[in-house]
Amino acid sequence: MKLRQTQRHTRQLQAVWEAVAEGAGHPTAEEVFHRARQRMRTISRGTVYRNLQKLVQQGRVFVIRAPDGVQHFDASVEPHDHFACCTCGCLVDVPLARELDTSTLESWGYSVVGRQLTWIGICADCRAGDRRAAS
Amino acid sequence: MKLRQTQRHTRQLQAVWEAVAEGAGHPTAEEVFHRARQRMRTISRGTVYRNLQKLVQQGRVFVIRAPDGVQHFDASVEPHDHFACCTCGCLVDVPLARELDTSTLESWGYSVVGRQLTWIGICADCRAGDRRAAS
DNA sequence: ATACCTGCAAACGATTTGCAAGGGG
DNA sequence: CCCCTTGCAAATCGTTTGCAGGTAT
Repeated sequence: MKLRQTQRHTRQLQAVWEAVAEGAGHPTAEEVFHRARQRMRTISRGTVYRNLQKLVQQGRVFVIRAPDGVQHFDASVEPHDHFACCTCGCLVDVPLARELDTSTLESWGYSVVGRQLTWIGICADCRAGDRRAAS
Repeated sequence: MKLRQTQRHTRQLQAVWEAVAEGAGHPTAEEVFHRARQRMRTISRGTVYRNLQKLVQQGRVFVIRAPDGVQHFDASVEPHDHFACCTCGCLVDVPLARELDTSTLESWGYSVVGRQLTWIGICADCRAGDRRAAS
């Protein structure tokens, strides 16, 4: 019953890590796959998914669920919240809302490990450009 | 360009609504399907999904995404946050965290429609009963 | 009557997994 | 060398959708 086996450092893992970390934004697995392919054109989708999982387990990458249920990956280190635009679907970092109170939860016997706060609304670009929302 | 067509009140819609509203908890579509089947054994999965969508659009039901990406349906009226146990996967209502500040977002030109806050941790039951987490 | 709805089953998109070959440590 | 890791493709899983017949209004 070994608790964790040694992590091998493969070229694929490196490519996936770089793909997540590059640029801003929060790529989906599919986007990570395409970015990683630019670095290594033989890497497969399955390997990207497997390595993303590893990075998440190691805490090197965070996962956020967009409102549509798709995973987005986030290499930011600093804790922060997110804003999801319900018009264009973009997902952006926003500063962490003020520290939230967990004492009620703890008094119930719950142990809080983290939280996920996503604001929902319309982003500045959509408000500026799109007036054709409800047609 | 009609904005909304007349909503028909079918036996199926009624069954789905009752299935979501009954009991506590936040049923998944699959659970709603099973509950609805007890009321009407011919109702189909597709119809359940379609009617859940309608209830959500009407604002009679809310959707929450569990951390695993699966939709859960919530007939509560009062706004509240959620707690997802990463051990047993349960999803429970918790009181709304104190009002959060949206002024920064608004100063960026974002229009905030809502938010979704999910605490992640270990629920009281799991803490009490399970010591076999990391084995 | 006429749209909207339903049941069924096939289609879908995201993610996972089994397998045999490949490659880090 | 051993066994973790890969590429490939098929399998899952939740959810959506096309179609032909059914049913509220």
